[in-house]
Amino acid sequence: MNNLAPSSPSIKQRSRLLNDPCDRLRDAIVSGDFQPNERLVEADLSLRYGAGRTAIRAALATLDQEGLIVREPNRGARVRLISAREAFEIEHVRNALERLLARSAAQRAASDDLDDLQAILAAMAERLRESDSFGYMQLNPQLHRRIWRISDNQVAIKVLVTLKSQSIRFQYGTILRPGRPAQSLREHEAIVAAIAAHDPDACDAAMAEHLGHVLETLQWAIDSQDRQRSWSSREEPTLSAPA
Amino acid sequence: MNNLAPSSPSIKQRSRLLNDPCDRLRDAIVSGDFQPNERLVEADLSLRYGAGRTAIRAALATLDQEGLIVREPNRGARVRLISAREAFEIEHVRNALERLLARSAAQRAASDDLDDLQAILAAMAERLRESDSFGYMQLNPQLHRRIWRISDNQVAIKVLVTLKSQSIRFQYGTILRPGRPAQSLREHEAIVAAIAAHDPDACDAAMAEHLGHVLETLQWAIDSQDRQRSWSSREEPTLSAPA
DNA sequence: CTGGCGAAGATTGTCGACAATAATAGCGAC
DNA sequence: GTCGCTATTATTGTCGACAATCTTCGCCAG
Repeated sequence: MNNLAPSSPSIKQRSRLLNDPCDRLRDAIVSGDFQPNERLVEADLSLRYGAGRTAIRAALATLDQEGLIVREPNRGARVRLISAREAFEIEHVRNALERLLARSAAQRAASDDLDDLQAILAAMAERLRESDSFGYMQLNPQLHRRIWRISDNQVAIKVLVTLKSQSIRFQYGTILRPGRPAQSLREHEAIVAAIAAHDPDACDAAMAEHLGHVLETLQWAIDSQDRQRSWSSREEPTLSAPA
Repeated sequence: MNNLAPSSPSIKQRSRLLNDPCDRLRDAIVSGDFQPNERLVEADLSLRYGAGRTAIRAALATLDQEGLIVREPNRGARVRLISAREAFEIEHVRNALERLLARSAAQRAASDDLDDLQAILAAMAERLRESDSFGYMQLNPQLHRRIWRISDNQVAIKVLVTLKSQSIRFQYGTILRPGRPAQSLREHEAIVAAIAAHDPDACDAAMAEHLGHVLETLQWAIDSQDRQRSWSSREEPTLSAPA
């Protein structure tokens, strides 16, 4: 249940604190150490992480259930390539669940919670003033996770965490849209305001509006990348992570 | 990824489906062959299903990810006991996702889809006329699943299937409420009507109303069982399946 | 009689080896 | 030169055995 805590896996910090090959492999995949569709050979992973093949096998089973890899019988495991279409499906599910949690958060928020939310908002505004889009992007999930914590629906949170790790590859492109961070901040402020007012309906609406724009931005990012790719090669209608 | 498609045309799937200890164990758990909190000893399962301990271990890993069992390190696996609180959380998530899918279905439904839905509705009305509550209850998930198929959001469907298997234990009590089946049928008819009218907003609202009543009924069933249990024994505030 | 202490039993976690299967390379026929 | 077949190789799937750990039972002191 604690696997939703890490909030800054950006730097390649090989923390020896976590020896579980499952967590390490997961981090490696979501941070892009393995290319999409790359084969994951059990023996290699066993060597790489200094764990027995049994542990690697268990890790692969877990990651398969989480949707990060695909396993074909007798043909091994590959890191799963999320199609643009599936990214939209994921985003729609996220939309529905975040609205649910926003609603709950508006009903349950205490003053400590509101203080934290305001602090995160202030930090986001600061990053925006410094034109630090990357810093802003890192704060974004932090705010959402704080809202999740207020809502206190463990089931929904677990689903959201799993989905997030699957679609992380698409997260990078969405911040490049001109003017998006400023708009995003205003939307977040509206959400927090609705939580502070303990108004579930308004909070639901604010979150719906926010995520609707996220969906649009995702569409924009995918179109943008597709356009770029049409110069060099033509492949499946899927995306790879930006280098 | 095909493990949620009932129409998957895989050839050797049948022989595998019957032999795969993971599926068999899952069926055994959701159908109540194992009591909640009952220990699942690997050696026993290995004997029971004629599979090696390795396969059993893989199955346990999968079912742990699905939330049907809990595994404590060096202490083995137990079938997970879903608390009443968690049942509510699950139902809320289901609520959000079913509304999403209902919306999508209203936009995408073709005439074949509508025919199937009407056929299921007719069958439900028939069961109701015969006062066959159990038969009605069996048709219920069939209708919802058909709606899922129309919506065609594989990600949401997979989440819903997983959640369903977790909360199946609470399904039995909800049909015992007097007058509930008749009301349920009317709500289902409203949902299908909204789909037929290709009206996403109306469909969302109809589904929300339906699942709101399901939530109420779940509350009623839990209260009802709690009241019954206070006669005989005092235990944790959780529920077991009716014998 | 109760409560700690230690040994025996039961169960899980891990490793290595072998069998089963898919991918690949090599060879021969046309 | 290319196609098809076979042998080799690489990789996964499965099994048995052993070590690590937890649980239970029996024993003994107080």
